[in-house]
Amino acid sequence: MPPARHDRHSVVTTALRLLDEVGLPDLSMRRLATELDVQPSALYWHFASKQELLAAVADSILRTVPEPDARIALPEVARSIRDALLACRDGAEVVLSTYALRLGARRAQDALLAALGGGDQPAADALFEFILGHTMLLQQRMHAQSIGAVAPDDADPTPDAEAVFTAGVDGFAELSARRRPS
Amino acid sequence: MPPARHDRHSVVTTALRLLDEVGLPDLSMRRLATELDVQPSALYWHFASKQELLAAVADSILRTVPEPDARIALPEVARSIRDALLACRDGAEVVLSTYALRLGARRAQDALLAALGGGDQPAADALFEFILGHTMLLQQRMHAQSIGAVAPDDADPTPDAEAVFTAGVDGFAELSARRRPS
DNA sequence: ACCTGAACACCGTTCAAGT
DNA sequence: ACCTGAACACCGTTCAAGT
Repeated sequence: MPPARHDRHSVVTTALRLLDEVGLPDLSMRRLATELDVQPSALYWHFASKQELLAAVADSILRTVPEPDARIALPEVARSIRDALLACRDGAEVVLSTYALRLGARRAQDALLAALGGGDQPAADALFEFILGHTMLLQQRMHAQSIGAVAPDDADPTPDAEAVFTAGVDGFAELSARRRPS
Repeated sequence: MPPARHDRHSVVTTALRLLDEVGLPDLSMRRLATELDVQPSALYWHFASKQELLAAVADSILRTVPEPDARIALPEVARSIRDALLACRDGAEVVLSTYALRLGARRAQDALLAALGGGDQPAADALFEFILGHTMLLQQRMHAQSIGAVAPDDADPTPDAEAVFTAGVDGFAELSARRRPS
């Protein structure tokens, strides 16, 4: 039997599925290679490093956020980014840790900028940073709870998270309204 | 010569210094043990896992944020948290990734809550999440730039970061003012 | 063009045993 | 109370060689 044949796209697709199954700490190049019926070294034909592979995975995670469109309301755009991150285990951490080589993150930021009216780049960036921080912390708590290693005074984090997210998005909507009075 | 003797405090102090020198990806239990003139297994007398050690380091990173005090203005508290994170290489990532076992993070959140007037827990949490996301992204870009692996259309990230941080803090100050009209 | 096979220099963690 | 020594089951990455 000849060895399996892959391209960047098939590797990323499998990596994304494996990430969702096992989480970021267990997503190793060796385990991914096994999943692809290939030797670990074969992955380095498609990607120069694990970091580069994870950046492509991050891009894929954000693929569902809409194109920049000023007609979409700010909270809706913010929610679509959060939901894209939540759709994959450790999604926020992957995007945060590969942000320096931004691919899909750029489009997410542009979508926020458009929803803010187009002029306030610092506000768009700050809102994106809030969404990432919020979602990473939420996924962190979700995982801690799933393995039972949770601080004793904490209840289920998911319900309160909605109030916190709304508070954050409202803060930026307020800011935007004051800076650009209609 | 008898083996070196340590306690939790001395281990954390050395870990914090080593983190600042080499960064989170190179902060291994083995390297830390070498720095302490001890075998790697000795660290497991003081900490049950690397995760638990990093949580103690995170606590130490946030040790400089002031006690909760309603007389301190919100931007000042926000800035003291950001500066505490920036004072150590990869500080934001360490705090974010060990947040589930929150130690020092709790006090930072309480300081924000007090500065907001005491009543708006969701707003305090959201602001803390913004500060963490913002600072992790900033440190990410700082590191990418230091090794020259930066997106070609990006200039030095540090100056703009101040505008983005101010935009974020202003957003929450606005929110707080509207919710609790004086 | 894409993969194998073997190697290099590492990891976190456990556990019996030492002092 | 705190550490050693040895082991277990892993890592990411490189590179000559295969097809």
